[in-house]
Formats: sequence, C-alpha cells, structure tokens
Amino acid sequence: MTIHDVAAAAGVSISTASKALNNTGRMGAETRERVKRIAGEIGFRPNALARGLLSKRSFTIGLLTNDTYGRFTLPVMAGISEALVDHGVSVFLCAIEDDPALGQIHVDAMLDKQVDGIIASGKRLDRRLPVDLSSLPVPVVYAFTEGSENSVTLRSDDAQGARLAVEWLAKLGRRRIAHITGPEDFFSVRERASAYREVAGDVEPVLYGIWAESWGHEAVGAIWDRPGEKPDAVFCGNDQIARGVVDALRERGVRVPEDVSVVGFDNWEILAAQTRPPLTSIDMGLKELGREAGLTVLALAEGRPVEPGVRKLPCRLVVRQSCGGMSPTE
Amino acid sequence: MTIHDVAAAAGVSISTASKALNNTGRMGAETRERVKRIAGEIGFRPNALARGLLSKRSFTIGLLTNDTYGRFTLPVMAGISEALVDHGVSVFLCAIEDDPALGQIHVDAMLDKQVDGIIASGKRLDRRLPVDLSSLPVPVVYAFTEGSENSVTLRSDDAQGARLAVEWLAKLGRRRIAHITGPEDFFSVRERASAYREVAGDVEPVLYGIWAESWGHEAVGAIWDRPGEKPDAVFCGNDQIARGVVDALRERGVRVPEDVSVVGFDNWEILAAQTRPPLTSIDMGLKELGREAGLTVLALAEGRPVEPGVRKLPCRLVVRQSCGGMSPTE
DNA sequence: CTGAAAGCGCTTACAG
DNA sequence: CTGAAAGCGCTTACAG
Repeated sequence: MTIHDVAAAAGVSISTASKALNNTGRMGAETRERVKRIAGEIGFRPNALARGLLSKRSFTIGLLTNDTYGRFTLPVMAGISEALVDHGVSVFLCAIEDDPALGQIHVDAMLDKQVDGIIASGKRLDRRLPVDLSSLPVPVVYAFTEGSENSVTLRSDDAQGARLAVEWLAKLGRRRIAHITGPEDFFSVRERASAYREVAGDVEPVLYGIWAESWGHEAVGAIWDRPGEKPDAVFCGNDQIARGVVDALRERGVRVPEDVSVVGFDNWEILAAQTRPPLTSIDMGLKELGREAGLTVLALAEGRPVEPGVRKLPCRLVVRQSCGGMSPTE
Repeated sequence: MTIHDVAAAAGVSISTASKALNNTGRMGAETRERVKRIAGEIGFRPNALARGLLSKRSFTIGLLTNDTYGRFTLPVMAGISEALVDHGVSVFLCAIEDDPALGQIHVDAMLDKQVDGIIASGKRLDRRLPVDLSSLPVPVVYAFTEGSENSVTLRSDDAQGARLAVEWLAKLGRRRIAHITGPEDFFSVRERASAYREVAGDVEPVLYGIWAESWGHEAVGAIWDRPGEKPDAVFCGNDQIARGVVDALRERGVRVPEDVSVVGFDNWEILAAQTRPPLTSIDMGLKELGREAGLTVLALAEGRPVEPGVRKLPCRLVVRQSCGGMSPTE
C-alpha cells in the first residue's frame, strides 16, 4: 500500500495524490475528497521513513537515562510521551546505566536514526550522564540531571518544595521541626536543608544520613533518646526516610500525627500511601517536568527559539494523614 | 555528511563507496580500506532512514505497555534493550494506560515508522492490552500479558516459583505454612495457590485479599487471634503483603525468622531490602523475560521460524534473611 | 575491479 | 487545476 496504489485507485498522478492527502497545492475540492476517501478505504498509511528522508524530520526523539530503577525517569517519560504523542512524535527509551560505552552506542544509534532531539534524564540533579551531549547535531534538553554549558535544563524547585513542607507544618502549629534527610553531598539535600533552616529556624537539628528507612529509624532513636524537649514535627528528605520515621515513632508509642507531624518528599505513591498513617509529601511534579522537556525539545527541533539556562518547576504539597490538617486552604 | 561526501573525498563513485563500507561487492582491498578510513575521518554516519527505505528494516521495535507504574515493565524493558542494542535495534516505549484510543494512536505511529516488530507487555498475565494486535503487518510478541490466538507469549512460571518458595520453607523444617495472597481473580494468584497446596498440604489456610501491606497486617491478625496452633511460616503472594506480615508479626512479638519464616514474591528490591529483616523472595526473572522477548521478535522480524504458544520462564529464589537458612545449596 | 542507473516511498518546485 | 521530473540518502542488480 503505497501512494502509487492510492494514485492508481483514484485515477490521478502521485503528485496529485500527495497534495490531496497533505492538504497542499490547489485542486478541485471534489478530487481532494475522493483521493482521501480512497486512501482511507484501501488503508493507506504514509511511510514515515520516506517522509523523514525528505523533510529532515523523523518525528522521533530519544530519552537517555541512567535511572534504571525508574522511580524518577518513569514519570518524566510519561510526561514526555503524553506531550509529544499529539504531535506524532515517538520516543526511544535508552537506559544506559552508568556505562559510558553503552551511552555512546545509544547516542550513535539515535543519531543514525535521525532523531529530532534528545532528552537527557537521570536520578540526580547534580550529576551528569556518563556521555557528552554538548556538541551533537540535534538539540538536547536536560531534565532532572546536570546539563552542559548553555544548555536548556529543567529541574524541580527543591527549595520551594522544602518551604512548602515546613510552612505547612508551621501553619498546623508545629514549632519544633526537625529535618532528617539524605547524604549532604547531594545538591538537593543541601538546598532543601537551607530552605528548611530559613523557615524553621534552628531550634531543631538537621540530621544527614542515607536514603533509607533504616536511617529514619535510627535518627528518631538519636533524637528521642537524648534528653530535653522533643520535636513536634519532622520534615524528611524523602518518603523512605519518612516511612522509617513514622514506623519508629509508632514503635515508641509516639502518635502520628497527634503528637508529631511528619512530611515526606517525592510523593512516591506506592510508599506514601502504604505507610500508616499515609504520608503527606512533596511532589516534584516530574510528569509536568517531562511534559515541559518534551515541548521544549520539540520547539528546538522546529527551530523555535528557547531561552537557555536552568528552569525550575514548582513542587506541590500532597496532603494525606501524617500531619493532620485538612487539604491546604491556600 | 552523506555517502556522496565520502565518495568525493575518496575519489570513487558512490556505489563503490557504499560497497566498501558494507563489505559487499568486490574491489581492491586497498580501495576498500581507504574509503573506510576516509569515512571515519570525516565522521560519516549512514542515514538509517534511507537505509530502512531500501531494506524494509528500520531496526526499530515498539514496546507497548499499560503498566504505568513500571514495576513490571521496567525490568522487561531493560532486558529487551540489553538484548537488542547489540543488534542495532532501538526501542520505542509506548505507555498506553488502559486507554484503547491512546493504544491505537501509538500502534499507528509505530506502524508508520515501520517498526520491525512489537512487544506487548502489561502488569497482569491474564489481561489483554486494550488494543487488538492480532492482525498487524509486523510480528508481535506478548510478554507478561495475555496474548492473542496462535501468538508467541512469554510469561513467568508462577507455579514453579511458588513451589520453589514452599519447598525452601519445608527444607528449613517448616511444617505449618500459611499462604496470604492477593485477589483470587488473578490467574497468577490461583496458580501460585494451587502449587502451594500441592507442596504444603492443607494444614494451614490460603487467605485471599488485596495486594497491600495492610492486608498482610490484617491477615496476620486473623490467623494469630484465632485459637489453636499457629503457622511456623508464611508464603506471601507479593512483597508488599510480606512486608505487612513481617511488620505485624514483629508488633506481636513474634520473631522473624526465628519463630516464623516469611517468603515474598516479586523480589522487588527496594521493598524487599528495606524490610526488617530483609525479605527472602521469588524473582520472576522479568529481565530475562524481556531479553527473550527481544530476541524472539527479532527472529520473527528476520523471518526465522518461531514456535507459537505460551513459553514459561523459570522463577528463582532470592535468599535474604526473613526465612533464616543459608543461600540455596544446589 | 569500478561506475551509471534504477529504485525504495514520498514531497515539492516547476511546467503546462 | 493537474502531472512529469527531480531529489532526499542510500543499495543493488547490471554493464563495462
């Protein structure tokens, strides 16, 4: 089923057939309709390869990621796909672990296939992918990973997210808010911690550790075993830590949210919803981030101008039950 | 940079250049080498679109999935990608939720782009994707989802996995093994339960519920609150349930693994490893399943014969600490 | 051993 | 208003 078949069936030339189907050129409305109808009847679908060869557009982009676990990449991917499917653009997913050779192979494969652009994504804002994308013949957008010079980079606004969490706790009347978080060498950890400090003051400590439930447990032990006043709230660096904190508090007979409010970060549905009580958490809006990344790489591919630099997208608070309080009333 | 540039730079015709680069035709070894060297020097990369137009192979396949959460699809995807990258094949990821219209859009987009084949994947063995793939012009392989008549379908061997779990418990000396699992309308639930029955006998009950920690909790309550002898082991339908079971037992002062051994299913790393104690679990080998699916669709695309029907891939036991015992000595 | 020509399926100036 | 021709970048019979 090629355009030749359509042309033959409609009794016109292939140029006319092409123009009819693409709504270009000028011809009798009746002719155009007839060609379209016949194309539909014989099930003609234009070959995107042939079309791409001419137009220099493949309607294809590549998503490169080293987040094999997919916790971050998957929502990003969903957003990209959702935004681009309407434009007829399909997405190659390339999981490259942290292997530079594998990364290069995938980049080469994508370039061979004439992708219109590449989105680089990762699991950490302050690390680069193990492959250099800075001088490719196609546009590159960085989403949730460190970008190269003068590139377009999209990331979540972790400071604003942290503020959102702590302000919510303050609004609920909490005054002694502790912060239990991940490793200090993470940029996002430092950014969240300093936003926390601004809002919460320094009545309670920041405890740096690892991204694990066990660390949440341990930190609660350290805080609650020391003498003196205890926190009435804990802002956690992610949901895993928050889960550990909630479980540890329950085991000590401290009631959540009556005695202590807990906020997580990531809004990792499966974890946040299964915790008892379900976690109030900060959502980084990764799907929205993916959507923006998709639209941005598309704009670049079409030659529309895009301001380079880092663009921060807002986080939002998702209220469940670990803080008490109703859903946020502005 | 096209083959014209290579030909010009090497002082040969484009036919000769093409043949030199593809190791076809006959020519002086010296000419061939020179062309190759020059191609490398000017950074020539053949346009896969043009190549695909001739060869009728795009070196592209599509992965269709309704598992937006990605728990199952992601390992499958990793396996597919890993198997195919060596063959120069790239993968379109199409997340279609459960939306038939969206599914059709993605299928059409893939066909337009001349994919060499499609792999359909899901989150449930006994459900079909919301789109009919049974009479496409390209080969289709089903992985971890119900396939159509006479298709090639790959799935995990849940009965064998369940047997592995229960036999492991028996080997550790457990005699009263309960089974707490998901909804009975899941095919895999029934298959696991009946394999469990065969090995464990009927001293303890099968409790059907939902795929949630809360159900694990609740089921432990039901069992331990009734009078009479208690189980000395629990085989759980998935890791979430197992986590609920382990937590509930701990809260009752029942020691895991000293008093009761617990086995999960799925080997969902992030959950299994964070449970205290870490969960021994059954791994469905989804990455291997993806690898097989990739190689199978490739074989089909190349016209090699593939036996239709359902192929079950073996599960394996991953030993952590929730059962006691050493790593399986086989 | 090497090159001119035809062609993959399509689009787009350009004639008529 | 419609069609013949050239061409996107490549490969592959077929001549020479």
